[in-house]
Amino acid sequence: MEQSRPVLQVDVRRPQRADARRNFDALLAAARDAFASKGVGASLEDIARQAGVGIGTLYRNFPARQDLLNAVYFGEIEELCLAAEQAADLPPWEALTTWLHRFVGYAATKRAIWESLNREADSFKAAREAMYAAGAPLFERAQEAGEARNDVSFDDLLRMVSGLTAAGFVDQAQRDRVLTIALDGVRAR
Amino acid sequence: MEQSRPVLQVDVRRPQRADARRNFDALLAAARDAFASKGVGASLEDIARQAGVGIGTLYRNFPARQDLLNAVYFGEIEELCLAAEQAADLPPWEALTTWLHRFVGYAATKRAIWESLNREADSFKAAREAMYAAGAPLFERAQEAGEARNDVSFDDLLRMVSGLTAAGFVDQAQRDRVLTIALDGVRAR
DNA sequence: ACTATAGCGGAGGGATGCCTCCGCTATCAA
DNA sequence: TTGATAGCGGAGGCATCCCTCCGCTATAGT
Repeated sequence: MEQSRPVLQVDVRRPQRADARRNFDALLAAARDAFASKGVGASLEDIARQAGVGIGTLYRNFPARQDLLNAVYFGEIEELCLAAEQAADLPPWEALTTWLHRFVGYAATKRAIWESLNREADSFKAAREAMYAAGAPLFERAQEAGEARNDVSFDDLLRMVSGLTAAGFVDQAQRDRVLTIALDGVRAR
Repeated sequence: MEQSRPVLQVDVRRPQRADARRNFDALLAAARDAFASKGVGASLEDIARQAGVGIGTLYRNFPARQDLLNAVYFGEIEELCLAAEQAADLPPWEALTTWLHRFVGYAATKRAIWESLNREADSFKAAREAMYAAGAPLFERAQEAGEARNDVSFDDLLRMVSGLTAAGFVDQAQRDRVLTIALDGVRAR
């Protein structure tokens, strides 16, 4: 009824044979870059070329564009959920902000993917839930410690940070500075 | 040497003849919608069709895609600069936030255009400067009145708001709520 | 080493978009 | 009203992308 092992399961199976696995990974890496730099509309043929494989190989692994998009996207989410677990050791407010900064860092160049996924798909819902399950405890802990406002929802917070993620900044330093400012608005006074 | 009359001048001339002017305006309106809903990659042929004119007419008025993009974009900026003047009558903090909310409102659906303009073009620089010239005084006034933090730059602020502009929100209410939270981080304490 | 076969790659057909070109039409000054 | 002409529109050539299909090749178990 319910998958339990990995946080997400979007069965895009990694092939068995060594050469196939190599190609699969190369495609994923190339797609990650291409989507980040050229948006969701990036040419699949370019991606295959970049990965050093034929277009046929791309289609064998990812029959539809969306499958490739999903694979990249869910991979990112997976890593982020992991980061939340690791942050849990820190004190409440620090744990929250650490994770959020990481959220921005990872997603900064990946904004394009979000766009296409704003449409409601069921697998997308699962990802969102995993995301929330990972981050919400950090936020609630900060609230309980009296460090975060109680009249702000985790959904508000995540969307705010998503926005900052998408914005164009001069450099990483400005991005972090601005995130910190915005987070000050969330801090209890 | 220096244009002085309108805030911006990106000489995309509006045609003289009545029918031509009608078409020009229809194209601009159709482009505004198309770019907003489908991104900068929207099909020019669709835009022409939507405007009820031939593709040839589109190209006569806007020889390159970028020309159309510019026309739409600079139109928006123009309106925003106007809004800043109107907000100047309000008390400092209110004037600033009023304008910023308007900024979000106008730009909310237009995020796609920003993307393509993040590349450095000289005319883009002019737009950015106009934008800053319009909004910065509101911010400085709020700072002088002790209502806004002094360790935040107007550039930081605008980029923060731009980000929130781009984020996907459930509804306008959430967007405003989140903007208010983020602005709390800018408020002097 | 051998061989069954999983996996490969890229040619090519179909679709779509970009942009040019030119014969036709609506506008407006006289 | 009429004529000069600014402006129209869409056919069509070119480029690009998507995706399928199938003969070839590398892998891995024996």
